[in-house]
Amino acid sequence: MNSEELCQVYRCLCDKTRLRILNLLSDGALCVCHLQEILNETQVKISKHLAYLKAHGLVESERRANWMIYQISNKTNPILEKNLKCLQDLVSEDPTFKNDIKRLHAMDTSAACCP
Amino acid sequence: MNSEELCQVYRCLCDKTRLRILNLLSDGALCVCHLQEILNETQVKISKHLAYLKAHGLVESERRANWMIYQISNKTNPILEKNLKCLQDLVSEDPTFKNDIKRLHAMDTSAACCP
DNA sequence: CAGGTATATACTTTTAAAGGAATATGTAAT
DNA sequence: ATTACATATTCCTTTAAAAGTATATACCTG
Repeated sequence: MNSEELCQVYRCLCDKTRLRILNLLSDGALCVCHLQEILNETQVKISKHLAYLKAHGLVESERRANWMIYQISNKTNPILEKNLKCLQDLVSEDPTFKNDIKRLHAMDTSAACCP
Repeated sequence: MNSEELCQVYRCLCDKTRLRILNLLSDGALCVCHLQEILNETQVKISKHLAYLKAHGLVESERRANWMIYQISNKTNPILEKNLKCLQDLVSEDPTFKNDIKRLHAMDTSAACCP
């Protein structure tokens, strides 16, 4: 990884909505509608942030019928990995991250879109 | 640290000039003129990026006669610390960072501004 | 094919920040 | 007090990206 790519990873990380998304995806793959529900944000907003993350290689997506399932990219990226670990350390400190995970675990996973 | 502060740290890290500055300061305190010389950038540019880093608590400054000496903040910041370590891992991979450090070590440290 | 659902894209407005030019501030030396 | 030097700040222009509204696309079902 070079300095330009490194900056780009940080640009991906410097938005709260994207951090929340990455925090949730660290727990496992999710569809757009579930992210939307947990974060309580509009579909457009979630979709655009996912597109941004995907465009820069941090997440991958796969269609399942009507739904798009997003997950953290499989390509190894040391910077991303280390920062996702940092995020997980912060979950207990920050109410937003903490609550997101709580809502994720409380979520009904019997829907067709659930991986 | 909460999610807002975390985003702000990443915002500080997502500019190449600032990463180069932080990389150099990881090696020890430096004055503006030396950063300017090593990075081969204008005084205003360096000065403004340092102001940005200082405004967000990543670096501290101290005046020594005509010179301002900057260093990585003493306040412990786990996210910053971990990312500075990542940066150091990348130094050998990225030509810009590598060359900056090379120029730093080749620099004449007998000047009055040298800490 | 028509209609519904999930998601993406295009267009627009607003905001943060980058970079340059000019100028201001603070310190030292004479 | 004046000058020189190092650094900071202000003003301006440009660019990236965030967010909203509207619309388009993709897939499924009947």
